[in-house]
Amino acid sequence: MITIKDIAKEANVSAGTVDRVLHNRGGVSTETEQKVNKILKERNFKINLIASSLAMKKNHTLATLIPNFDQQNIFWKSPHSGIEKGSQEVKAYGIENHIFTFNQFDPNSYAKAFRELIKTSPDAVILVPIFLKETKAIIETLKNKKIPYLFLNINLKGSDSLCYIGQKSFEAGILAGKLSNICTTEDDEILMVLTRKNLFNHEAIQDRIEGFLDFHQKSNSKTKIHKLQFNQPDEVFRSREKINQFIEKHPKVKGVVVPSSRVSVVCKAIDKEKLVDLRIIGFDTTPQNIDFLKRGDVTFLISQKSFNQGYKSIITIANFLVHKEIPSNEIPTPLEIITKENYMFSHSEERKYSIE
Amino acid sequence: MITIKDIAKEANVSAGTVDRVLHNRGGVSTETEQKVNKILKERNFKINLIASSLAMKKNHTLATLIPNFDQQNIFWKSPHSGIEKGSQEVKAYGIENHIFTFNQFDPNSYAKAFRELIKTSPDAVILVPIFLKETKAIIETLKNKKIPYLFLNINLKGSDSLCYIGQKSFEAGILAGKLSNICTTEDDEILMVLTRKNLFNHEAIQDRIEGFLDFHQKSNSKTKIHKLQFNQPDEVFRSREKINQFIEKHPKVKGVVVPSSRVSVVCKAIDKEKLVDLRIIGFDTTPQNIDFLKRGDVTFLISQKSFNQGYKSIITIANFLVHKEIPSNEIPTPLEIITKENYMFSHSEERKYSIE
DNA sequence: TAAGTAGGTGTGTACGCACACGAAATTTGA
DNA sequence: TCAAATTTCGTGTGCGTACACACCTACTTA
Repeated sequence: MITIKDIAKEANVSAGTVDRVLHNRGGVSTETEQKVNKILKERNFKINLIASSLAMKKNHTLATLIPNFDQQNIFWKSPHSGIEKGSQEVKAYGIENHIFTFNQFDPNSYAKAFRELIKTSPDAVILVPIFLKETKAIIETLKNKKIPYLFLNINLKGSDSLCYIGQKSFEAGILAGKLSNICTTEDDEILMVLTRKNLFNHEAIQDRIEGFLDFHQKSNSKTKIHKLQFNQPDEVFRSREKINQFIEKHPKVKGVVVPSSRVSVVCKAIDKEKLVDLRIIGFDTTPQNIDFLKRGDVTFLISQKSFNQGYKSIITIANFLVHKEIPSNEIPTPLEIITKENYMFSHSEERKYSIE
Repeated sequence: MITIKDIAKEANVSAGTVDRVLHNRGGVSTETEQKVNKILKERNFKINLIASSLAMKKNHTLATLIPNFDQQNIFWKSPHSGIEKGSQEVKAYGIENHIFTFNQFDPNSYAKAFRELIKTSPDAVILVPIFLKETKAIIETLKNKKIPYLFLNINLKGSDSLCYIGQKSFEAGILAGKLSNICTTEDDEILMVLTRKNLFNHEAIQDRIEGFLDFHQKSNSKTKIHKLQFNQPDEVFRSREKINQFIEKHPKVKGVVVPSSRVSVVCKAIDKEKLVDLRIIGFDTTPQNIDFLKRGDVTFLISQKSFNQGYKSIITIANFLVHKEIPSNEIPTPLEIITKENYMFSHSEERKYSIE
């Protein structure tokens, strides 16, 4: 391994000078700079990240603004875990992360959580920008204080965030379209179960719906697509005659697509004997969804690997702060197709981490 | 962040003593040890991996024995890249990896490459144990020299390798069964295209076939499964009348499964107008396979993420050497389902690395 | 012309933290 | 009381970073 000292010796300068050249910190004559650069290249010198990190230790503070989770709304648990894991890893780099949570249905709690967050004067912020209006104010504050921020899971185009880490929802919808197309024939019909004005990220869900329809349109399939709307996710179960009657009336419906993460609720609502004949496609690997996948009721789940999203957010921000590594504007999460046969090989990192 | 010094100060001992307690290196009185341990626990002390690595620098040597790749046999390129990436990352930890390649069809080149490898007296070895007899001799040598080794991509049960990193082939076959089942109806028939005594890991391919058949048997599907054998992968294309005639004779064949990584060859052999009606399932995301996926000829590819396998091998071995972290006996790679709609979101790390 | 100054260029070194070895201090046993 | 054994301490090491300071040249001013 070649060290700065080796380079310095060869160039007849001190280690400090090599360091200045490496970081373009100025104060080096063009002649010396060229000489050093030449040797750096010849020897293929790479900064030792370990030593660099140790030396750079500066105690950065991160802050994360993310919805809380409970039994009913477990979706946010995965990103939480990923963030936890990432935080653990970067601790050694002198980076401390604080999580501030809010109620995903309450804009006030969002604003309030941010007020708490900003008191800690973090060096960078990870945001799940659920509420548009409040987010604009938040971004304004961050901009004034020159605090870089990153969007997690939900994107807000037009703002100059450091980067967006999340799923491409439209493309996820296209994939759902493809899968529904594959697991039905042309004569079959497909039912899409919607929840009006969904809980939080209704934009993402809208994008999925559009992607789904886009696929069916572009592929010239003659498959008829029905839509069934509910006002509340729990209404699907409460008034389950609605969906069961619909299926009885439309015996050609063989595929069901649920663009939200609540496919488990839909499965619960549909009569068991009807489930057998249906191919059901949903999103997100919540424990409830996985349950119905295991039973064979759900055929495909499209996962956005939210654990990885959380994890990656921390790592990305950390690399930005410590190594000034500027991330690409958008880091799309893989669209993982999960079935009963492969779910146990997915999310192994998440499981491993949860057990510990 | 709590440092060893903090602990030492609080316990009224020196940093050295704390270090001895941390690593159970002995030479500490029971009393002091308990006192230090108590404070370690209270303060939830975690070793700073960065500083630890820097201090531990020991210059380990790794060696990797893996088949070479070329245009015809590009399968091994991905693990190569993953290994390269991993090697880069661990270089800072004073770990140097050397790759020794061999011809995957020639046992002698395998043995010869190993003889070269062992001359470098590595501290650990990554093996792709293609040839049984030669591998047994290799393992014997490694055991005598007490060099730990890890199997990559191909497993050899019964040997006491540190760990196996690769796909569960039987389960991959089951998944292929499920996918073929989903994208055909009960009246359809499925064709499996085999290559007799496949190139290298015919065991893995045999497992896939068995998994595939197992799924169809257990699911009580009445779908008829045909098998078509070729002696050489290139024979599929050379004598392509064989496969085309077969499809003409069996118009009910709607699904094609290729358990090797050569689904592209099969696609090339089948007449274009016939391809339209077929749902084709293959394994591994070689560039050729991806081409046919993009065109829409291949419906599903089951990926074993061989880039990640290579990468993980290095990281696992490195953690074992540096941090004495003993890996679990088997690290299965996710069974990724790749379609035209999601392939661009997969393997992003591999692509990112290849570009650089 | 000598003294003074500013700017550019380069050096030396403390620091971050854990690790490990030689040396010192203390205890034990004879 | 002395030697041996046990316990503990002090310090150099790994490598890059960044700051204080030293040095040199060129130019200004008395």
